Amino acid sequence: MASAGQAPEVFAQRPKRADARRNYDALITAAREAFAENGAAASLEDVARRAGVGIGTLYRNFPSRRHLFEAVYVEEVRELCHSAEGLAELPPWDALVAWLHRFVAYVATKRALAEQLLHDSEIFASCRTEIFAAGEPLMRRAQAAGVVRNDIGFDDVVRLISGLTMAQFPSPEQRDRVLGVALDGLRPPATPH
Amino acid sequence: MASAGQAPEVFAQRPKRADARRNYDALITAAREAFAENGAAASLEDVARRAGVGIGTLYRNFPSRRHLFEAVYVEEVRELCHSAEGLAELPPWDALVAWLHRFVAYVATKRALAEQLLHDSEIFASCRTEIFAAGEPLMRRAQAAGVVRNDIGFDDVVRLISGLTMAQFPSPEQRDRVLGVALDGLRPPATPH
DNA sequence: AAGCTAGCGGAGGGTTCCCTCCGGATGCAA
DNA sequence: TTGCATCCGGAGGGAACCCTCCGCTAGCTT
Repeated sequence: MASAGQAPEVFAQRPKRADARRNYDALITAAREAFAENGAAASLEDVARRAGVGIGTLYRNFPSRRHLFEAVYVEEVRELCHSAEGLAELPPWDALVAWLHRFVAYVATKRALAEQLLHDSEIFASCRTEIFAAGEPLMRRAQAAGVVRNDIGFDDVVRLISGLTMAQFPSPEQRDRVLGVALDGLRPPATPH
Repeated sequence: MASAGQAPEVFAQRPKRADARRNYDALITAAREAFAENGAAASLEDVARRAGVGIGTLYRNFPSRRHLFEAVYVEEVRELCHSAEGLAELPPWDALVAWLHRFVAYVATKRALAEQLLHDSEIFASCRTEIFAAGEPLMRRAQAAGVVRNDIGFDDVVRLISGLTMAQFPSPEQRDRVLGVALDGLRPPATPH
């Protein structure tokens, strides 16, 4: 995954010269901050300022606002998916829960971005694929072990959890409590009536 | 509730002349549409255009964007809370579920608004109070009847449900399925392990 | 070390939106 | 019906932002 060629053409072209590379990364970091802070409507000139580069440099790397959105978003998804790797060693339920917790942390800051990309974007679709590739096996394993109900799919879980975290919580405690309630809903019905 | 004096000073001043009143209502309706369509950044001039009034009229009624936000939001909350009235006759669980379904429908379009108002607004707080007044009794009754677990509060439920619906669902079927999962999480544990 | 070229910065024209202001129109009371 | 207080509409100045363009800087190669 560290090798360059394998990624989809999402990162249209990563610059090659050292300084260009630095600027590219600084821009993504700055954009992530700015979007988290001011929402998706954050000024691009502000992003460039935060990154310490000229506005021209921003536009050379990301021809439109959307390109920048997508680059930030893809970066985040990549990290999330990468984090699913070590989890296969845990028991099925624990593995799923652990990953969903990370998922929560991931979505929390991405509200504004997701809102923009939801409408139409193949990048969004391909990230979805990546997320499914990372999380769905955990879910299937849990279902096979009988610790998750069988009448729902992984996409249902994604909606449940991602939606859940779009609400802002006053405290991490409450967030975890509510997440716990949602997770209880995933368990198979103990007493079929 | 139809009488004027009872409302908090949220609706700072409802205009008195007939034509002014018409415009006021048209503006709120237009704003609701525009915000649902283009997000919270919708152009106020566009709102005025949709309402068929001049931009000056908009600004006279709502001195700032936020005032308009709040007016729209308050209107929605009022409708939602009002709808909780007939439900006391249903069985506890059914009443709660029915109201939460309405809640879902209510929040679905309010994403953009809520995002804006979350940061700091006493209007938001007072609406919260109203919502609690409408929904909390339903929840307590369900808990007293033993059909909802006792280790959570009504605010947990609000977060769970409202967050849930901020995710966009491709079909109402999936939305209801996921809502069903969440609601299952509310039930008391059937078999303590 | 020197040259070539990828990459940099930011001035500036164009667009969109915000909000004020005031002459004219209109509902309402007498 | 008449008079007036209220309300309307939209022109227009100001601000923010978008994005392009081009003269200059500084990595990389040989």
